[in-house]
Amino acid sequence: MKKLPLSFYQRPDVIQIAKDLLGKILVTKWKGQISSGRIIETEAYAGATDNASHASGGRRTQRNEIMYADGGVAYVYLCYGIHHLFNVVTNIKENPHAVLIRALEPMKGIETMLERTGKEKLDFTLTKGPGNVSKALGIFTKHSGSSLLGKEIFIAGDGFSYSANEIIASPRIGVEYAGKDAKLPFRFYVKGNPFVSGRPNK
DNA sequence: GAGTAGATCCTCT
DNA sequence: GAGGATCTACTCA
Repeated sequence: MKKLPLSFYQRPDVIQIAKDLLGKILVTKWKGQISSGRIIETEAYAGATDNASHASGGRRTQRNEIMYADGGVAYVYLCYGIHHLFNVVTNIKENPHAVLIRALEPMKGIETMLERTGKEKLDFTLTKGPGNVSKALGIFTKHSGSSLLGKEIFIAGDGFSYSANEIIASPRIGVEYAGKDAKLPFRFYVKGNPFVSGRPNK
């Protein structure tokens, strides 16, 4: 298993990166507790030209400042006061592209994830949906800006990848307010995987 | 099984 | 002061 290099994140095509992230492994390691999962669902946010993005129209605030940094760091923020959403910042400085990690297939540290989420046994809701992903992995807003090549949090590949016909593109979720951009097929997921979020899972 | 409403708090205007 | 890159439970058919 090898960490993805900075060159993976700093490519200009956020759509391609979102697709390439499917099948990769997201790992967190705090206080000696390792938990990891294979990424099976992502969404691309294409910076200033994307109405659904926090950086739409070149908006720049304290919260989304991280999106303008060089690719290869985490952007974490709280939504609806409840859910922590974990994003991967891509592209280079001043280009606020990001990929939202929406769902994982649990691999290591499942017991730790169950403990964090207050569940007793493994079920499909453990890492289904962006709010649950960060909860299961123990990711909070204070981790925003962390390097994805660091010791505590990183993304790695183990040689596994999905073939093109296993990957489905669809409109994003929860962005109806973004007008026509809400219909862009910027969400990518693995066909038939029970951990894919949203309903229905076609 | 499908659709809808409520929770809940940080961030920006 | 208002709204949001969501989730869950509850209702109704």
